[in-house]
Amino acid sequence: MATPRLRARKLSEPTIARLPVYQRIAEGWLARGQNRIDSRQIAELAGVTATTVRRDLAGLGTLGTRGAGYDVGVLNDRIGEALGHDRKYDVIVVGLGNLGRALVNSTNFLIRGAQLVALYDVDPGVVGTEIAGHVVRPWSDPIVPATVGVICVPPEAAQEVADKLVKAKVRGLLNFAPQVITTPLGTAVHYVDFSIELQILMYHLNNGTGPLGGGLLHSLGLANPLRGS
Amino acid sequence: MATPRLRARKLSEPTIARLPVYQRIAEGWLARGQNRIDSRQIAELAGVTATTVRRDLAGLGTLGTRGAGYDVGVLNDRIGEALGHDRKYDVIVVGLGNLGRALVNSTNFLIRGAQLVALYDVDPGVVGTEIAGHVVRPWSDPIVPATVGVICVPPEAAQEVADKLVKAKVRGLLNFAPQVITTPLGTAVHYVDFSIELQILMYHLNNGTGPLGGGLLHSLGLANPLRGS
DNA sequence: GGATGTGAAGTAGTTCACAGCC
DNA sequence: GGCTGTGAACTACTTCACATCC
Repeated sequence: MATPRLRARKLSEPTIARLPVYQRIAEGWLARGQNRIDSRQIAELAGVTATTVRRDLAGLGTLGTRGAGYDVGVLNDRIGEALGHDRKYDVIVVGLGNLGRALVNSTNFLIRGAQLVALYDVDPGVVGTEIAGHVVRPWSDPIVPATVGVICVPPEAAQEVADKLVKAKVRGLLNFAPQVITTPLGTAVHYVDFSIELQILMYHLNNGTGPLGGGLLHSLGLANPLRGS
Repeated sequence: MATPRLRARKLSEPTIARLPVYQRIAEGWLARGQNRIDSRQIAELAGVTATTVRRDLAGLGTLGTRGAGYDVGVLNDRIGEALGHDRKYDVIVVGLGNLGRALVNSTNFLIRGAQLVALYDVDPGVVGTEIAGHVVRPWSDPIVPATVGVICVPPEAAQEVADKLVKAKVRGLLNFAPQVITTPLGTAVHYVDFSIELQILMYHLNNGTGPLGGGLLHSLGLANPLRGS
């Protein structure tokens, strides 16, 4: 209201990874009818310190009230703005095996500005069927205009898929294939690799932070809240 | 050979997240019959700087050869040791919707010391069927002894699943439900949230590192290699 | 009183630059 | 010559401690 289109610049990478977590927490409180939260409560749920929460949120402009914490609705909105949720992102998914289906059928994957515009697969048994309201197109078809491409194909096909998507001017790739792909400058690639996540967890179970340690953690920035009472 | 059981201590969190990536790169080269690699090549594929690669690997003890780079096989082995792959981890998966199926059927998820020991679901249509060589057990059954539990249930069920797993002495949870869960001290939790990964990608497409920027990035530590030639 | 927002201090991670070894 | 491994410099992030405002 006070800041019509002031997009707070330069959020740090760790902050960017934590904001969606705070937003998820805010949504949870909204759904339960709570509409005030303070930095300590967020911190406990997110598994970080209260100071970190305040620092992160301060980067979005003034949105808390001294003495009274944050309004959950405002928090939710502001984080959304900061993450660019006011824009629309056209998303296409390539590969509709179990993983691709899990994604497009999830009520939680495509939210906040992201909308599904097309599905592609090579399997003739899948092409032409309807999934999540979209008829699956053959991979040999031209790629419809889109901002983000989600790659859910076997690793050996990932690079080929990436190449075609890049050629079709898709600007961001979310790669679920356990395969490093190369793209020209100007294309953002983000990897999600289940096996790596499992390996990180296993490491913590042995060494370091884990055995019966306090507060796991990690990149996503969370873990192991609730310390006793 | 020289260091029989010297587990290099205290790897930093970012390093731990990058090691599996290097290992994946090493596996790829091994599969293609290449058996030498240098830090610059790894760096380019992983999307980080060569210095970072060398620093990370130096933490595992001496494993490169000055002037000649790294032996891909040794690299692979040493990273495996460092991540604790010589131990065995019994893994159970709860929830066999599309996501759970995608995980257990993937040849790339359960590798390196992780072995599936049981599957659970609440759906009577799924219980009793065989998936990936295991008969799905009803959720009401006792939990078989395991080290890691993978949660692939809807968000509203995630906390309940976590509680039962913790009670059954499962030490690590990999939570795919978009839901913050609370656990007592001593239980490691690692979150994987597709929607958050998508949001991070969308952020980069607008602001910061992305628009036509060099080298995306992120927690997992990679992206956008291959800079031109 | 109570919780935010922030300068200042501390810590962790990355990058530089080069010595050391093959 | 080439590339690793590493002290030293730098940068980024987190935490402390408290002034500030409701």
